[in-house]
Amino acid sequence: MSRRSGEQAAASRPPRGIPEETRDRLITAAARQFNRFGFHGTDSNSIAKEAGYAAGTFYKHFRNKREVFLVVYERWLAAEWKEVDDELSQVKNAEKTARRIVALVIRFHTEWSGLRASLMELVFSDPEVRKFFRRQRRRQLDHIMELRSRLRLPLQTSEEDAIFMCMTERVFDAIGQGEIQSLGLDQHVVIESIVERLHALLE
Amino acid sequence: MSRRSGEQAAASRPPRGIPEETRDRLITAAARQFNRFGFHGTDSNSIAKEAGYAAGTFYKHFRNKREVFLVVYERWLAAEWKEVDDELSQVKNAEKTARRIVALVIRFHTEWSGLRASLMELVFSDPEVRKFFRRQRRRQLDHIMELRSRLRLPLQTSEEDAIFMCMTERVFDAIGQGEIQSLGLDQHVVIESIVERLHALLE
Amino acid sequence: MSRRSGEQAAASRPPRGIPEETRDRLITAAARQFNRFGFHGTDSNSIAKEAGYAAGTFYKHFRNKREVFLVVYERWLAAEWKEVDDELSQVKNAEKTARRIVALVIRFHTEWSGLRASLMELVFSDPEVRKFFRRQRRRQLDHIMELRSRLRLPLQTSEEDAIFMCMTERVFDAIGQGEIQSLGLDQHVVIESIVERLHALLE
Amino acid sequence: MSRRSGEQAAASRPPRGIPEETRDRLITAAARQFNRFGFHGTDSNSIAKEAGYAAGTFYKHFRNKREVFLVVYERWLAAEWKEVDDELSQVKNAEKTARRIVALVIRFHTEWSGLRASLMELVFSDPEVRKFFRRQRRRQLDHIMELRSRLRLPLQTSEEDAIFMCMTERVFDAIGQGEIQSLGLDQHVVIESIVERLHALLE
DNA sequence: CATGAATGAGCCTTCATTCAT
DNA sequence: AATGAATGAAGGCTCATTCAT
Repeated sequence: MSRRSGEQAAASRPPRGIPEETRDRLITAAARQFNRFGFHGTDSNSIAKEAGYAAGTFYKHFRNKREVFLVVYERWLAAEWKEVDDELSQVKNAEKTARRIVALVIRFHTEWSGLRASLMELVFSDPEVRKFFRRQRRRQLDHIMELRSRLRLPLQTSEEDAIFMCMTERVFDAIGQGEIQSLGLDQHVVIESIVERLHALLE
Repeated sequence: MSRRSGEQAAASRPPRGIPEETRDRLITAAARQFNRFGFHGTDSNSIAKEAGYAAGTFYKHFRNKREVFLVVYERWLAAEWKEVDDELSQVKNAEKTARRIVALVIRFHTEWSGLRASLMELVFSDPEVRKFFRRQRRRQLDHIMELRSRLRLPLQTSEEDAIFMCMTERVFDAIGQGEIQSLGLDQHVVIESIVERLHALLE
Repeated sequence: MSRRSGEQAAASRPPRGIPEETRDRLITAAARQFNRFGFHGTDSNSIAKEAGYAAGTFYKHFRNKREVFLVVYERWLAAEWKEVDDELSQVKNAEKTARRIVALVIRFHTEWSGLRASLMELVFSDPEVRKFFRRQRRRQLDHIMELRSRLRLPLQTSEEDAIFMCMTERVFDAIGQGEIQSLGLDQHVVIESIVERLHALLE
Repeated sequence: MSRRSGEQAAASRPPRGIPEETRDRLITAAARQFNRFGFHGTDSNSIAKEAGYAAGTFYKHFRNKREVFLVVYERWLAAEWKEVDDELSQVKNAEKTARRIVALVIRFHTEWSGLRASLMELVFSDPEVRKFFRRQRRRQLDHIMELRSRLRLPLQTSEEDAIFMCMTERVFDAIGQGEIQSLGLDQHVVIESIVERLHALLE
C-alpha cells in the first residue's frame, strides 16, 4: 500500500469555487483513493490534497471519512444502475441485452474492485455503513420490482430477486478482483452461466 | 496504566510454557479478535493480553500482525477442509453428504464471517496476503483433484472446480454475513440450489 | 456542508444593515456563547452564524476572537455598574440599598458565571486580556472614589476599596458558579455578611 | 503563550524504567506546563517531551489530557493540606499557627496560580472536572471536621466551614494571581484580616 | 521464553482567520 | 457591508513494533 505525492493543482483554481464543484472534486479524489488504497489506507488529508484543496476543506463538505465513503459508494451504485437501466430501456433482443448488462456490471466491478473490497469489510466492521448498505439494498429490490412491471417481465418474488442479486454480485466481485484469472483460468464459463440466468429473467 | 487493566487470564498459564502452547493461545485469541473487530479493529497488544501474555511475547512468535492473520486463516481453512474431508470419506448417500457439507461450510462461514470479511479486504489491499491467499487456492484445487480420483468421482477440469468454489464460497459469505436474512428473506432456496449443484458433482 | 446547517436567523436582519447593529448582534451572540461554552469552547464562525451573519463578517467587526471577548466583558461590566449607580443615585435607606446592590451583583454573577470563569482564566493566560482587565480595574476604583465624593460617603483609601472589591467579587463568583449550593449549603449567611460590610461603607 | 523547545533528557534514562517514576515525571512536567501555559495552552505531546518521553508514553499512563490535569490538581491539593496538617499538629501559639498557615497557603496559591486559574475555568466548562472538584470539596470539609474534633477546637457547622473555605480560597487566588499587587496596593491588610479570622477558629 | 515500558510516525479532526467576490 | 469558500497549522490520540532486562 504505497503512498503517492503530487501537489500541483492548487494554483489553477479560483479561491472561491462553487461548493458543488468542490464537493465533486473531493468525491472523485476520494473514490480514486479508496479504490486504490482501501478505506483504511486512505487518509482524509490526502484526499483533499489530491482534489487540490487544503485539509480543512474536506471537513466543510463531509462530517468524516466514512461519510465520503458512503457518498462514493452511493454514486458508484447510481452510475451502475443508470447504465443498467439505459440498457433495459431499449430491449430488443433479450439475450443480447443480458450479455451487455453482464458485461457492463463486470466492467464496474473490475474498475472499482478496491472500492467493493473495502465496502464489504466496512459493512461488517462499521454499523453505520451496514445500515446504509442495507437501505440501499432495499431500494435496489424495489427498483427491480418497478422495472419488471414497467417492462412487463415475468413476475418473480422479491426473495428470488435478492438471492439472484446477492449471488451474482458476489460472483462479479470474484471476477472483478481477479480471483478467477489469478488461478490461470478462463472466466468465460462463469460469465456465460450468469448471462443465461439473466436472460431467463428477461423474457 | 497502573489501575485500569485487569489481568485475569494470566493465572491459567505456565509462566514459562511450551512455545507451541503459547503460540497456540495467541492464535486463538487473534482469531477471536479478528473475527469480532476485523483486522484493522484489532490491536496486537490486546491479542497478547487476551491470550494472557505481554505485548512483546506476540512479536516473539509472529513477525507482525499480518503474519498471525495468515496463520489464523490457514488454520481456519484447514479446520473447514478437515470436516469436509471427514464427510467425504464416508460417502454413502451422495445427496445427504452434499447437504451435510453445505451445512458445515455455512456453519464455518457464519461463525467466522468477520474473519472472512477482513480476509477479502486484505486480499485486495495487502500484496502479501494476496500472494498467500492464492497459494492456498492452488492447494485447494489440487486437493479437490486428488479427492476426486480417490473417490472415483466423475472427472472435471480444474477450471470448473475453481468456478464452483469461487461462486459458492462467495454465496456462503453472503449467507454467513447475514445479507440474505437482513433483507428479511428465507435463505433456504439458495442453500438448496447449492446442495443440488454439489450433489451433481458427487455422483 | 450543503444539507446540515439551518439558516433560520438570516431572515430577521436587513441584508445590508447599519454597521453598529451588526456589531451589536455579534456581541450579543458572542456573549451568549462565551457564557455557555467558555472562550475556548466557542468558535468565531458559530458566533457569526448565531448572529445571522457569515463567518467573514465577524472579522470585519473584530480583529479576532479575543477582541469580542473584551468588548463583551466591557459591556457586561458597564451594565453591572449602571445598575449599581442607579441604585446609589437614589439612596434613602443605606441598608436597603446595600441589600439591593448585593442582590443585583449576585444576579449578574449568576447569569454570567460562564463569562466570569472564562475571564479569570484568560486574565492569567492571555497578556492582552490581563492588560485590559487591569485597566478596567483602575477605572472602577476611580469611579468608586468619584462616587464617594459625590454621595458624601465616609472616606476610604483606594486600597481598602480594592481589597473590598476583589474579595467580594470572588465571593460573588463563588455564589454565581454554584460552589456554595453544590455543597448543599445555604448561601444566605455569606450574602448577609457582605451586605453588612457594604452597608457599613454606605453610611 | 509562547512555546518552548528543549529535547535533551531522553538519552540519560533507562529504556525500561519503573512505571511509577515515569508517571511521576509526567505529572511533574504536566503540572509545570499547566501552570505556565494553562490547560488549553498545553499539549500532551509536549508534556511527554518535557518529561523526557515520547508522545505515546503519555497515553500509557493517562487516558487523556484531562486525566493528568485532575491528578496534578489532586496532588497539589494533597501537598497543600499536608503542610497545613503538619502546621496544625504542632499548635502551641494559635496566632502564630494561623499566620504560618495563611503564609503557606498563599505560597501555594502564588506558585501555582496558573493551575488554579485553569482549574476554575475547567470546573465551569468541563463536567468531569466539575464532578471531581466537588468530590474533593466534600473530602476537604470532612477532613476539617475531623481535624477540629482531633484538636478539640470550638465546634462549627460544616456550612460555616464551607463558607470560610470558599471565601478565603478565592481571596488567596486573588493574591496569588497578583490582582492586589497589580493595582499597586499593599496586600498586607487582606492577609491580616484572614489571619485574624483563622486565628479565631483555632482557639 | 517472556516481559512490558517505551517508541514515534501518523491519522483524524478542529477552528481562527483570510480574501476574492 | 457582507459573503462564505478556503486555508493550514496544530493538537489529541492510537497502535504496530522494539529492545533491554
